[in-house]
Amino acid sequence: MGRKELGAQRRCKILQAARTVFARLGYTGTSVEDISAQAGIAKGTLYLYFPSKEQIYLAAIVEDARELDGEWRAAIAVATTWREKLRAYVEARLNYLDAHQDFLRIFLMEFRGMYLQGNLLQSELHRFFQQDEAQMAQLLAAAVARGEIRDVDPELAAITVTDLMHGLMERRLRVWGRPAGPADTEFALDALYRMLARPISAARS
Amino acid sequence: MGRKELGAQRRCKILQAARTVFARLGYTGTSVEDISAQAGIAKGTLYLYFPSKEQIYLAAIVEDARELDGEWRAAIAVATTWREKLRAYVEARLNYLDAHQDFLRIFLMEFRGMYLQGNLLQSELHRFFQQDEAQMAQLLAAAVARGEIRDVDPELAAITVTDLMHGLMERRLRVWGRPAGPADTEFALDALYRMLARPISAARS
Amino acid sequence: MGRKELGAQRRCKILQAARTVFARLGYTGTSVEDISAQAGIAKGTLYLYFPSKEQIYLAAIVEDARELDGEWRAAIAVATTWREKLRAYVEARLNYLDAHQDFLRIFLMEFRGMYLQGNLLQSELHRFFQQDEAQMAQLLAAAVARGEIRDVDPELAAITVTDLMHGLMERRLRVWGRPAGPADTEFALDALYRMLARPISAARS
Amino acid sequence: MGRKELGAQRRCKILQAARTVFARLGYTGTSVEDISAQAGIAKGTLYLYFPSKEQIYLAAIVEDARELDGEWRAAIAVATTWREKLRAYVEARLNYLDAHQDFLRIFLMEFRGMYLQGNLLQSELHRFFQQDEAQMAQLLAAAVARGEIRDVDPELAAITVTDLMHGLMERRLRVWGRPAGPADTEFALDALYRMLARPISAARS
DNA sequence: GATGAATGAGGATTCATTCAT
DNA sequence: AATGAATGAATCCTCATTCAT
Repeated sequence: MGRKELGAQRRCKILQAARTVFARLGYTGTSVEDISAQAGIAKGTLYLYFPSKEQIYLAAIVEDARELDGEWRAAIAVATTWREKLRAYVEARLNYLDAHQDFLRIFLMEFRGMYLQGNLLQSELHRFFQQDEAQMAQLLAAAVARGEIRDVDPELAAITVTDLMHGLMERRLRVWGRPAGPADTEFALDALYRMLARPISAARS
Repeated sequence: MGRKELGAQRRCKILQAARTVFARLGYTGTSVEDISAQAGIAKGTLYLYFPSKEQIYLAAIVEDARELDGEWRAAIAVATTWREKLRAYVEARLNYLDAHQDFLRIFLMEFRGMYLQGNLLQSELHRFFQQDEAQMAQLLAAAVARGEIRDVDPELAAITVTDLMHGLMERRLRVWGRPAGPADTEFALDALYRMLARPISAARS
Repeated sequence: MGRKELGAQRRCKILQAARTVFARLGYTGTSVEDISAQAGIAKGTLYLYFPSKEQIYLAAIVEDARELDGEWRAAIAVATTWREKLRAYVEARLNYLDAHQDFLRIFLMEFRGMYLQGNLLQSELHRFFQQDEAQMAQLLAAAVARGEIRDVDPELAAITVTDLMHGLMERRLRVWGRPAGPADTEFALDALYRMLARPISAARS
Repeated sequence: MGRKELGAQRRCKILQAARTVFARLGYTGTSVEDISAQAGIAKGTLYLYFPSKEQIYLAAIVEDARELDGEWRAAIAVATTWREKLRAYVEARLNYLDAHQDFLRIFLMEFRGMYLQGNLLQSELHRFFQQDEAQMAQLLAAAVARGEIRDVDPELAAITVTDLMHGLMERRLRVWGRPAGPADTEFALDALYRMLARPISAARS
């Protein structure tokens, strides 16, 4: 194993540790020492791999986000009908959530907030979000074009899908209140189906 | 004007200043000095009205949340049909948002996140959230009972309404990306109508 | 009752309150507000009677010290033999201690310390201490002159008396450890008697 | 020189600096920055070695107290008669005082005061004090047993020794007033001898 | 490369004192 | 005279970052 791979491995270990503690303590509540302790390396070593705490945070988010991105595209690809595709999308995300609670906890907990502010997360993640919604919009546009769903604005519809998805994930992660169960998922999917389905009258006309 | 009123006024000024800077800089990014400067009073004076930075934050959120709570109940009361009620709800919130950007920015930016974590925001705001969703659920349950909308689980439906509402607000506040316009609102309302409407076939029978 | 007397009364109330809280919390541990609360007057009013917290402290000590001074002189005057005078001195102090625990607690707790430092307590209390020891020295010098006690340096002997007295008081006030009881007093007096008594051989000669 | 030794050295330097400034300014009068400046290190560095200002203070006292403890035991061991032992005790303390003025200034200035209050100085130093007096009591008990001194209560006698010792040290350190000289020491020792000596009449009988 | 001791700017909070009412 | 709200300097402590080993 070469130098580079060792470095990459170390880098990965850091990010994983970062996700764990950021998820538990939040960005501000986490100290660089927490991360290094969790990763089992010295504090100074972190700075050989990342220039700052903020960049660790960013990387921890972005690299997992990229992976999530790939996952659901693959899941959707095998689905055939639009309903199946939607279900695949939702289920892929929820599966991902179960496997990457830390990442999504950070994402939902803090990151969207920073998104509102405008300080960090300059370009990369923003582009990722846009692509994400764009993909969904494209999928819906195709369904519209094929007459499978009613004639909605694909962008707005994609946003609606995203909103419900976020709510679903949020409730599954939150500490207080009733957590989201399977019924929630089915309800959300059903809501989306009804929202997108061609009206029966239209079908008849 | 009595002493008490002066104190209340001062207290209010502090909270308003707090909302402004918390909205701009976030909880951790805001120093107590920032708040006092924005309020135009001395740092120590803050501590005559609030015991800690955290309590200022909490009060800034909770007191506005209570007001918001009242507003939409009033707005809904005058509406007659369920569609009007839903529209009233959404519009009340968006109007409130326009008038209280700071509050909602804080709320969406950080507060939901903390909600996920479980540290602060002990009981009060949690109760408020529950009541909020419970009210919407009740409204929907009534509509179901009257046969105005299809036979949905009122709780789950209320959650869906909330999710779309949050998305709407979030997009209107965010710095990057296309902000939500009137079309977004109409789309969300339409989506809710379709989701809740009694199926035509049922109407026919 | 004239203005002046009212003022004097108020002043006295403040000092009494000051002694109470200073004794309990120490100089630094006591806030001006504690004193005003204990005295039942407003914080600002204190500053009409004393220019600073330090001056309150000083006055609280000095005025009680002056009283103590008078007490033991009176007690000694009635005693006839040197042994009785010594006993009268010790007992006067211990009685005073029982009645003015607060004052002596402050005195033993902190004041001697400051004495070592040299910051506050500029002239007045120092003069008082000197007079105190000087009186005792004079008493002993007279006894020496009358041949009642052996030929000691009155100043040094007075110091010894003072040292034992302080130890006695300290142990009676302290929180931990065995508190001083009557046996301690008797032991100290006996020690002083032996220390000062004319040697038997000298008596014989 | 290993890491550990370097750390110990640094720790020692901090404590020495702490003693210097605490002795000059008292506990409350000393800021953490004062200590760090005196030690020639950064403020934050202190907190690598001690968790709080209070703990620095405690350590500065306790570690010197332990050393003092050892010194006088050694000094007493070589003395043979009880008079020599007493003299050794007193002289060891005074020698220590000359070499560790700072420590004893703190000790006499503030620490006894806190002892009266009961806040800090939890167990360790208290135990040290008790042992100290217990040792002296044991020494005196042995002398009583051997018939070298009169039949005194060893505990009370030990207390008397301690009281005179404290007075001696206090006067040597104090800023105002005549400082204690050699005559004071001799006087105190003589007083103790007389107090403890077997009465001549008793010897004769 | 790896380490972790050292740094010092920054932050929340307290409190003696002032002053308008 | 009396009040107590307002002030802001001062304090303890944290922690992201650097750098000598």
